Amino acid sequence: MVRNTKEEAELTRRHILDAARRVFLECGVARTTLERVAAAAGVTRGAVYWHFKNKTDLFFAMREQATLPFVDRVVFDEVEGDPLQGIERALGEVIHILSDEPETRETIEILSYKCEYVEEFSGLRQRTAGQLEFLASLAAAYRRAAAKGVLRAGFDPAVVAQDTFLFLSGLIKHWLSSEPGECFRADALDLIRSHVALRRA
Amino acid sequence: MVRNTKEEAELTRRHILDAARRVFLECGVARTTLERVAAAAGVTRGAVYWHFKNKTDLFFAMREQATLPFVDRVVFDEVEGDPLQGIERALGEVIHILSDEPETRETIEILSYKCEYVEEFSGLRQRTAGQLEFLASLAAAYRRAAAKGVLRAGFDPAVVAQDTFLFLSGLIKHWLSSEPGECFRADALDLIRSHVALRRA
DNA sequence: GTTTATACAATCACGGATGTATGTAAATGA
DNA sequence: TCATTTACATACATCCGTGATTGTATAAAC
Repeated sequence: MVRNTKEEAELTRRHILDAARRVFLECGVARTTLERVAAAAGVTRGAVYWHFKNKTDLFFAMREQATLPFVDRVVFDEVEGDPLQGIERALGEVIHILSDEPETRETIEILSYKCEYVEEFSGLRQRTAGQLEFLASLAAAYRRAAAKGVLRAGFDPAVVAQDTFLFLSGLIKHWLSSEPGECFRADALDLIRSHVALRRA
Repeated sequence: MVRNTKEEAELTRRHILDAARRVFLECGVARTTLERVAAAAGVTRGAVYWHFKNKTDLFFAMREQATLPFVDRVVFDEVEGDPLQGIERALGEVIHILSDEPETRETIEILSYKCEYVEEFSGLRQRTAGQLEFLASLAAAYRRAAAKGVLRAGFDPAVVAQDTFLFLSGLIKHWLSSEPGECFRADALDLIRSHVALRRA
């Protein structure tokens, strides 16, 4: 029964968040018990209830951490003055984030496959502000491409952006379901390249 | 305490399956209690346990019903000798199934948003035989399109098929999240049209 | 016309998870 | 230095869902 300092307390809070992510991923959110989270974090439920109100609170706290990499890594800057290449790079960056940021990857997997969107989680279904912003940036990039004449003629940039957005949704979903060594993962970047190439004039 | 005939028993079995779908959709699979399913079906848990081993068994029984419409409604027959129009029609048919077969729609929504893929449900994550067959048919149709010279040159039919498959995944997912009156639903067929048009030579 | 199996309803025993209340030792602040 | 708050651990009460058991009236089989 040693009382921890503030810094140590912040550490256990992070340990609990990490443990929650692992247990959520293994057991699913609904079946996850705070007892297991506590055990995985090397503490008791007392500590969990000290830092978080309940499982829902813990879940949303864990979720917050995951969106961060996207906002500063996924940008639509043009590459060599070509908006389409900028889009290709941004899409590829999303996949790279899934590859080399395991915490983000796990959290998104939890949100995709280990969580039921009912009651207090219903709100998560609607497109997040981040997603809407991504879609808007995508449409803007396609408009720039159209203005430069590199977008295939006769296609509405907004519609093409939607198509790309849905493609990316599906890509992420299936990428998360593929095994680390599976060919689908290696092919993902090829799929992105083809996807963008289809839109080029 | 009246004993039902075989036909009546089969009816209550269907009532239980219908009730399960409704309750799964409302509460999510994990939070659904067999007590609520029984109540929604107008029976007691005794009846549920008589017809089904447990909640998992009930879930898989409900799932079986949903895949049926796809196999006989979604076909890739060419329209006016044009494989690409056949693809467009097939994709549109998927959306139409979601519109006018509410039971199928609800089941897919449960599988997409109201179910955690852990333990006994893990297996559902991998692409089903039906999905693989769909993907194969799609690739075959694109190959026919390439052979006829209507597919845009320089693109691998298999890769294009994957792209379409992922697009459709995302489309279904977001269609399910949209409200009945929302514009996204009306736009879905336009998105499909554009998607296919992008692949045309 | 019995007998038997069926199609449930009602009851029970049990574990397991939650939230809260309480305990406690040490860090922190005055 | 001493009171107070902090950061947990421990203990407790409660409820809820499950699976199994038992009860039972009646179809169905012979």
